[in-house]
Amino acid sequence: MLRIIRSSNLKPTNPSFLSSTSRLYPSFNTTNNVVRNLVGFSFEKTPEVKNEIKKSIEDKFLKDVNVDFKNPGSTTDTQKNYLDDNQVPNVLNITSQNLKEHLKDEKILSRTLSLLEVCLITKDFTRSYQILKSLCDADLSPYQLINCVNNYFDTWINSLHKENLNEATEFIESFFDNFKVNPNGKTYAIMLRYCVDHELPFDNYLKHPIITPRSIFGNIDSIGLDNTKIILKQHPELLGSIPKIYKELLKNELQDLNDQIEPITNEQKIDQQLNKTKEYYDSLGQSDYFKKNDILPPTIEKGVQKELNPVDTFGMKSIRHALLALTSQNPQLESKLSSLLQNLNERNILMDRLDINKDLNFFSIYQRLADHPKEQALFEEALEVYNEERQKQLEARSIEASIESWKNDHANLQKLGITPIRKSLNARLWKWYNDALPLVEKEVEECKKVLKEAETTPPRTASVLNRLKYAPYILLIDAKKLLVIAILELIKLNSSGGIQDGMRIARAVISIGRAIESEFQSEQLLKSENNFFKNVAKSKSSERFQKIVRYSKKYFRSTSETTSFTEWSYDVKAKIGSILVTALMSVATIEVEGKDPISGKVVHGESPAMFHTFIFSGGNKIGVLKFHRSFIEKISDEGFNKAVNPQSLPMLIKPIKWYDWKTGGYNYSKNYLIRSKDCPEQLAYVEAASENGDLEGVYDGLNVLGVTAWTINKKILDLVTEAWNSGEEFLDIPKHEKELILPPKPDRGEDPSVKTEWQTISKQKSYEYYANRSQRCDTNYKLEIARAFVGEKFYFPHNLDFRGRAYPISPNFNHLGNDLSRGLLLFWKGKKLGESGFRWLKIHLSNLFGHDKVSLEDRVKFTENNYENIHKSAENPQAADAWWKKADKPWQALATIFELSQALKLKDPTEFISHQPVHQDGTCNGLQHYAALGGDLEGARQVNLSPSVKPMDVYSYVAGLVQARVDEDVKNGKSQAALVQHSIKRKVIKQTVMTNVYGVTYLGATQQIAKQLTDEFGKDTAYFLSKYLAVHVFASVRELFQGAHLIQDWLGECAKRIGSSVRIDLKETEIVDPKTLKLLCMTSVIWTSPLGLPIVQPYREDGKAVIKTNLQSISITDPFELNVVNARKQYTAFPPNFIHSLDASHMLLSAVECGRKELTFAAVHDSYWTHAGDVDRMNEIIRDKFIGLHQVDLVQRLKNEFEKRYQGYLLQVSICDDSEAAILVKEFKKEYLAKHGERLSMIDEIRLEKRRRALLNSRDINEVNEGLKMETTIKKVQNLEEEISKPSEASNNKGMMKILVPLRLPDVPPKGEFDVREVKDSLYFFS
Amino acid sequence: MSLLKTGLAAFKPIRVDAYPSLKWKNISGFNCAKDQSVIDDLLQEKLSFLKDSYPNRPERMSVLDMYSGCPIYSSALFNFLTPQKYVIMSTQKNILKNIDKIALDRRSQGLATYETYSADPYSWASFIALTNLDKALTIEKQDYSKVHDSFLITGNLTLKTIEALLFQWAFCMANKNWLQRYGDVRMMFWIPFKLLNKVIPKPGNLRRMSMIFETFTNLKVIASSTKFDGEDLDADYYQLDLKDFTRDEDIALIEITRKDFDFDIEIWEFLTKKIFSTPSATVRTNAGFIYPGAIEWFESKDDIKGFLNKPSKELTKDEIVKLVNAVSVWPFKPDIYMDFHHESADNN
DNA sequence: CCGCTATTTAATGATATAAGTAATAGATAATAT
DNA sequence: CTATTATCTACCGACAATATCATTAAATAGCGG
Repeated sequence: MLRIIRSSNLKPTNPSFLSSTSRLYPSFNTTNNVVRNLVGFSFEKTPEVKNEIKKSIEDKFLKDVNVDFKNPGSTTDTQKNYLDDNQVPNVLNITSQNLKEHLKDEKILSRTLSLLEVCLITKDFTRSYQILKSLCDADLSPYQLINCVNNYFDTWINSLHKENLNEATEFIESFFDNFKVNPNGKTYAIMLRYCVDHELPFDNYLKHPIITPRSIFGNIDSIGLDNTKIILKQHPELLGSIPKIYKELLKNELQDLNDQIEPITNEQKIDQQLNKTKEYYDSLGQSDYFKKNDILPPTIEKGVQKELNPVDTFGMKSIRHALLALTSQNPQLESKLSSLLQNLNERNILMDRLDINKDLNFFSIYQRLADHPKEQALFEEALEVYNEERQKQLEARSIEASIESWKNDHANLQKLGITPIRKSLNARLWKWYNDALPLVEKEVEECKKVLKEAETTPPRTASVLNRLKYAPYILLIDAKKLLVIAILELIKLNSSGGIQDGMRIARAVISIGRAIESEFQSEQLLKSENNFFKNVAKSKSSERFQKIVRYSKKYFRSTSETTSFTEWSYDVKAKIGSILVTALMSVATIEVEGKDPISGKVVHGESPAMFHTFIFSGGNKIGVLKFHRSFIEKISDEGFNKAVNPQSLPMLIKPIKWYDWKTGGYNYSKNYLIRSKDCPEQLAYVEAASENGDLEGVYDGLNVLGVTAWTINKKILDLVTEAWNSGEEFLDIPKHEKELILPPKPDRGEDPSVKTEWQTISKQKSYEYYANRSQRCDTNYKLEIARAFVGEKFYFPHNLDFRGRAYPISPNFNHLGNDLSRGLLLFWKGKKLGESGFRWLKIHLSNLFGHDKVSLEDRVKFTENNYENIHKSAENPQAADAWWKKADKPWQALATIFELSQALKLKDPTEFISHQPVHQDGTCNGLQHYAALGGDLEGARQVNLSPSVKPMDVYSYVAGLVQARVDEDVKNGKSQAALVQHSIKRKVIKQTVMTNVYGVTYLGATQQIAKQLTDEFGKDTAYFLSKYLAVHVFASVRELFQGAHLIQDWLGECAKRIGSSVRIDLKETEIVDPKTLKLLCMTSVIWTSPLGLPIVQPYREDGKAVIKTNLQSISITDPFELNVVNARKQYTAFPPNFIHSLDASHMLLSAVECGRKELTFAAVHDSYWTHAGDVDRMNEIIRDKFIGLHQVDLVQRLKNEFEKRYQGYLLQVSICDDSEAAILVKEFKKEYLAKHGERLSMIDEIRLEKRRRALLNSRDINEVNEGLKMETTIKKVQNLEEEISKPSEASNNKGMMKILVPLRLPDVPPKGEFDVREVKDSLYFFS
Repeated sequence: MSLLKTGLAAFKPIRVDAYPSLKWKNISGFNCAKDQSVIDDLLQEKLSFLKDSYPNRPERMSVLDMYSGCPIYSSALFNFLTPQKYVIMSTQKNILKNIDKIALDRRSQGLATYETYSADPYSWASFIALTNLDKALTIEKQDYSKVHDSFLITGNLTLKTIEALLFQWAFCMANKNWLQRYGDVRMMFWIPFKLLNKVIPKPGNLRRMSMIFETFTNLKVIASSTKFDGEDLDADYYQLDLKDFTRDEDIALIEITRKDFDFDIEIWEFLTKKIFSTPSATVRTNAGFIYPGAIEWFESKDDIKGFLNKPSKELTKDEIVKLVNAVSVWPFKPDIYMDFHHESADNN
C-alpha cells in the first residue's frame, strides 16, 4: 500500500494503486522464441541497463564525432539484421493483466512526478518531501525512485550552506531508512558537487566500496565540469573514470595542453588574423540587442530587394532579428567568421569583394568558394561555429525578441502621435501586453500566497483548491513570457478549426499551456547546460579546444539526465492557458466603428478585441474565442498573420542525433522519436524496442535525413515575392480576397427551402473565403520563413509517425510541402553534374513537366528540344506566357530551368555545380510493395518492378480498362456510359487508383472523380456520372491487381480478427463488460517493421475527460484512458499502415546506405532526392535495399509474429449451426445445463478456460493433470482448424451461431512467381 | 370517383383490426398507439373541441397526417373527424402499402377513407409537390386572426432523427411559411416525452427550447404517459398507458397554434442561443457571449440593467424581448448569420 | 483515541444542446421487439 | 431472429463539445464510548 498525493489538494491520502500483484504474470507464449515482456506500461529498467545504454550512446557519439573530425565515410556497419529471417527476433508484448488500472496508475504517477519536479524547481522543499515520501510507498521501480530522491537531493542541497554539512551527510546516511533504496553514483556526484562548491573535504565520497568513481563520474552532469576539474586536480588518477568525451576537455583545462595538441594549421593562421579584425557586430551597433531594450536594431535586408507585402508577421520579425542580430556570449566565435571573411576579401579569393556589413548571404559566399575547397571547408566550419550560437538564440530567446519588437514599434510610433499607434498592430499588442501584465502578475502572486498558506492550513474553498492545481506550475515561468506566449498563440490560432475569426477555446488554452511547458523545458535545458559548462571555455580559445567544447555540449544535450521528462497534465496546461486568456480578454481592446441602425450614422468606440462565446454544431456546444471584426479587419489590412513558433523552425546547425527514443532534433526542446497520438501503449513499445537496441537502423536513417543541409533558392523567392505582392492569383497562390460577399438574405416569408438554400450557399462561400485566406496565410508563412533563411545553411530535424514514416519536425516550410516549398529549397552542398548528372537534370525537368510516362531517352529529348524555352524562361521568368508556368510543378521546374540554363551556358555543362535536388519516385509505391509481397507477376510489371523498355503507367492502364468497360456499356445502351465515354482520362481516375490501396470507399471515390469531372459536366451531372465510373474503376483496379488485393484482404482479415479478439488472462472485468455482457476487445494490431520498429495501431474509442477551467469546461481525450479498440478502424487502416511501415523501412534503409556512401539524401516517403550527379548511385541503392527488404517472405513473417503475439487469444465467430464445432459446443452447453441447472454464459465459458489454462500452467503435477482432463468449449473446438480459421461470415445470416474459438489467422495467400531481384534491372522502378 | 365524393360516402369507421391479414411489424423507430379504443377514448375525452373548431368537416376539412406508422391513431382520428380529405404522408414504404390496401378495400365498398402520399415529410419539396404539383391537397388561405378552420396538421414525431421537424415547423408558424402560409394551422404531434419535457416551460429553470414554444406558440398537452411539471399545462391531460404503445418509451400528444409577436425573430433566435449558453450564470455573463461590448450596451439601457444580475434561466419572455430590441438598435451588433462553423475544413 | 453514523463533498454518469442531416447514398453494424 | 435505424465513409502528418443535474462514492464531522 502506498500513499499518494491527491491532485486536488496536497494532502496525502490513501487509495490503493500500483498494486504489484499482477505484474509478473507469465505469458502464455511458450514458444522457443524470446518473448520479451513489457511489464505494465513501462519497461522495467535497472540502473545497470540504463548505464549500459548511456555507455553505448557515448561510444556511438564518439564514433560520430570522429567521423566529423577526421575520417568521414565509415559509420557503423553492423546494425542488427532484421532482414533475413522469417521470424521477428523479439516479439514484444504487454503482459499486464490489468491494463486499465495500470494506465490509471501511470496517470497518477506521471502527475505526481511532474509535480515533484515542479516543486523542486520552485524550491518548495516541504511539499517536495511529502511527495517524495509518498512515492517511496508507491510501487515504483527502484531506479525510478532513486532518481526522484536524487533529484530532490540535488535541488535541496543547493539551498544548504557550508555549515549545513551535517544535514547533507545525514541525508545520505539515512538514505535507505527513509526511502528504502540505496544511494547510487548520482547521489554521490551531487554530494561531491556540494563539497567542492563549499570547499569541504570530499575524499570520503570517492572511497565507497560499491559506488565506484566510475559510476559517480557517470553522473558528471551533477558535478559540473568546473568542479570535476577541481577534483581531478587533487586526484589525477581519476581521469580514467571520466566519460571520454569530457576527458579531452578536462585534459585541456587541467594541463594547459594547447601546445601539445597539433593545431590545424590553417585555423591557426586564422586565429592570428582574428586579432587583427574588429568585431563587425559592434560596428553594426546591434551586438547587445537583447539587453539594451530601447533600441531596435536596424534590420539588415539580406539582399532580397522586395519586402513581402504584409511585413509584420508576428514573431517573424523577431526571428529575423534573432537570425541577423545575435548577441553572443563568446564574441570570439563570431569574429572568427568575420575575420575569415575579412581574410578572404583581402586575399581576393571571392570574385567580388564582399561587403561584410551588408551581404550576409552565406550561400553565395559558399558558392563563390567552390573553386577553393580548402577555404570553403574553413568557411563552413566557421559558419557552423557561428550558427551554433545563433541556433541557441533562435530556440531560447525569441519570446523576448517578440516583446522587444512590439515595444519598439510602440515607442517609435508614439513619437508620431496617437493615430499611427492605433493603426499599428504591434503597438496595439504592446498595449495589450502592458495592460494584462499586472493581472497576470497578480495571479502569480495569488498563487504564491495560496501555496504558502497550503503549507500550514489545509485548503478549503473550491477556488483555492483549483488554484493549487496549477499554482506550482505558473510560478515556473516569468509572467512576461507567459503573456507573450499567450498572445502569439492566440494570433496564430486565428480562424483555426473551421471557426471564422476565432478558435476553439479548448485548442487555445491547451496550445498556450503546451507552448508554456515547452518554453519551460527550453529554459531548463539551457540552464542545466550553462550550469554544467560554467567557467569552461571562457579563457581557452584554441580552435581545437573550442571544437571539443562544442562536441561536449552536443553530447551533453543528447544524454543529459537533468533534462525534464515529466509532462504537464492537460489539466495544468488548460488551466494556465485559460488564466492567460481570461486576463487578455479582459483588457485587450480595439477601436471599433459601427453604424447606428436608427440614425444610420457612423459611430466610433472602443470595444474588447476578443470575446468568449459558444457556437452550436449539430446540437453540440463548442466553446470558442472570437476576435472582434474590427480586429480581423486590422490584421487583414496589415496582412495575414500567424505567429511563428520559433522553437520549431529549420535548424541552423545539425540536429541532435537520435540515439534514444526521446532525445533528438532540437537542442532545447523535447522531441520524441515517434509522434505518438497520446498513446502510452505506443510509447511503451517503442521504448522497449529502443532499449533493446532494436532501433539502431531507424536512428541511423533519421540521422542521415537530419544532416542534409539546405538553403533557399533566392531567385525563386524573389519571383514568388513579386507575385505575392501583387495580391493576384498566381499559379497555386490564390488571389487576395478583400471581403466575404454573401447573396442577399431571402425574405422570411419565403418557403423554408429558400432559406436553406441561401444558408448552404452562404456557408459554401464563407468556407471558400476562409479557405482562401488560410491558404494565403500559409503561403505567406512559408515565404516569411524562406525569407528569413535566405543565404543560410539549415537542416530539417526529423522524427517519425507511428508507422515509421519520417517527417521534418519543423512544420509549415519543409521539403514535404507543396511545389512552392519545394521550389524554394536547394541543397546547400553543390556537386558537379558530370555526364550522368547532366542527363538526370534533364530528365528531372521533363518529369516536373509531367513527361514522366515515356522512356528516359524521350524525357532527355523533351528537355533538349526545349533549350530555347529554357533559356527564355530563365532570362525572363516574369513573362506572362513564360514556358515554365505550363509545367506540372512549375516552381520546381523553374528552379531546374535556372540550373540547366546556367549549365548550358558553360563550355562544358557537366562541369556545372548543381544544388538542385533530383527526385526518383516510385511508381505507385504502395502497389510496388504489394506486388513484391505477393510475387505477383502482372502486378509487378504494371508498377515497373520488372524491367521494360518503356515505363508502365498504372493510371493510364487502368483508364484503358475502364474505357473498355464503358465502351461495352455504351454498346448495351447505358445512358451514363455514353455521356462519359470520352471523358475517361488518366487524371480523372488517378486519385482513386492511388487511394484504392488505402481502402477508399465507393463514396470517397465518387467524390474524387466528381471533382475531376465537375469542370466538364457541372456539379450535378458530374456526381451522377462519377457514381457510375467509380464502380468501374474499382472493378478494374481489382482485376488488374488481384495479387495485391489478395494480400490486402488477408491483412484486413487478420486485423479484423485481432481487433475483435480478447486476451483471457486479463482480469475478468476487462474481458467482458459487466453491464452489457459483451466482449471488450482491447487488442490492437501490433507488428514489427522490417527495421525493428514496433508499431501499435492507436485506434480506440476515445475516452473523454473534462477539465474545468475558469473560462469553461473543456473536453479532451484522456490519453490515460484505455478503451476498447475501434475494430473497424483497426482493420481498414491496417493494410495501408503495414505497407507504409514497409516503405518507411525501405526509405530509411536507403537513407543509411546513401549516408554511408556520402550522398546527400532527402525523401518524401516514396520520392527519394539527391544530387543529379549521384542519381545513378542512389538508384542502385534503392534497388538493392528493396530487394533486401523483400528477400524474405514478409507476409509469412508477419503471420508468425502475430501467432506468437496473440497466442491464446480468443475470438468470437459465427459459424454454421450444423458444423461440427457448433454441434460440439451445443452438446457441451446442454450437458452443462443439465449438470449445473443454469445456462452456460459467455463469461462462464471464459472462466472455465481461464481455469483450465491456470491448471495447465501449474507447477503441481496434480493440477496439471486435472487441467488436462478438464473440458471447455474452447478445448472442444480448438482442433477443428478448418472450421475455426475460416473467414468469418456476416453474422446476419440465418442458421449461424456465435462461438468462442482460439484466434487463428487465415492462410497467407500463395506467393506468385515474380522474383524481386528483377528490380535490379528495372530502369523505371524508381524514376 | 368515389374518392372525390368522400364527404358523401357513408361513414363507417375504419378499424385496423378488421384487417388481420395485414402485418404491421411493430418494429419501427416510431412509437405508435397499439390500441385503437384507447385513442377513441382519448379523442372523446380531450379533443371534442376539434369538432367545433372545424365546421362542416365532411365537406371542407383536410387533414395531413405524417409518419402515421401503423394507422391506429390515424384511423381513430379519421373516424372522429370524418374529414373531407385525410392524407397520410410518409416514407415508410411497407406501412404505406398496407394502408393502401385498406384504402382500396374501403373504396371498393364505397366507403370514405384516408389515402396515402408517399413522400418524405422532412423534405420541403414534398409539400410543394403535395399542394402545387400533385394537388393532392388544396388548402384554403385564411386570416391569422383565428385558427385555421378547415385544415389540420398532425403526425408522429417520435423518431429521433425527425424530432427536428417539431422545431422547424414551429418556426414555420412564426414565419408564416411552409403550410403555415395558409393561416394559423393547428398542429398536433405525438412526441417522445423527453421532447415534451424540453418544450414545456419550467418556471425558474427556463431553457431556450421552452422559450421558443412559449414565445411563438400556444402549446397544450393533450395526453402524456408520464406526469410532468409545468406551469398551467399539467392541468388537464389524458393519462396514457405505455402498454398501449409499440415502444417502451414515454410519449405525449401535444397541440400547438400560433402566437403573434412583434420583434426581429432572427435576432431573437441568435440572442437566445447566447443568453442561454450557461443558464445558471447571470444574464450579464451570458450577454458577454453575444459580442464584445454587449454587456456595456445592456447596462446603458434602463429597462434592462435591472435584470442583468439574475440567472438566465429565470428570464421571462418579455425580458428577452427587451434584450432583442436592444440588440436591434445596437450600432456594434454582431453578424448573426455568421454564427456557425465549418466542419472538417481540411481537404486539398 | 477509536469506531460508528450523519453530513458534506467530490466524482461519475446521463442528458440536453440545435433544429435542414454541410455536401452525398450505399454498405454494414447495431438495435430492439 | 430480422426489419429498421444508425453509422460510417482513405492512410499518415493533426490537436479534443460543454453545462447541468442526479446519483453514487468517498471524505469529513460529530458523537459516544
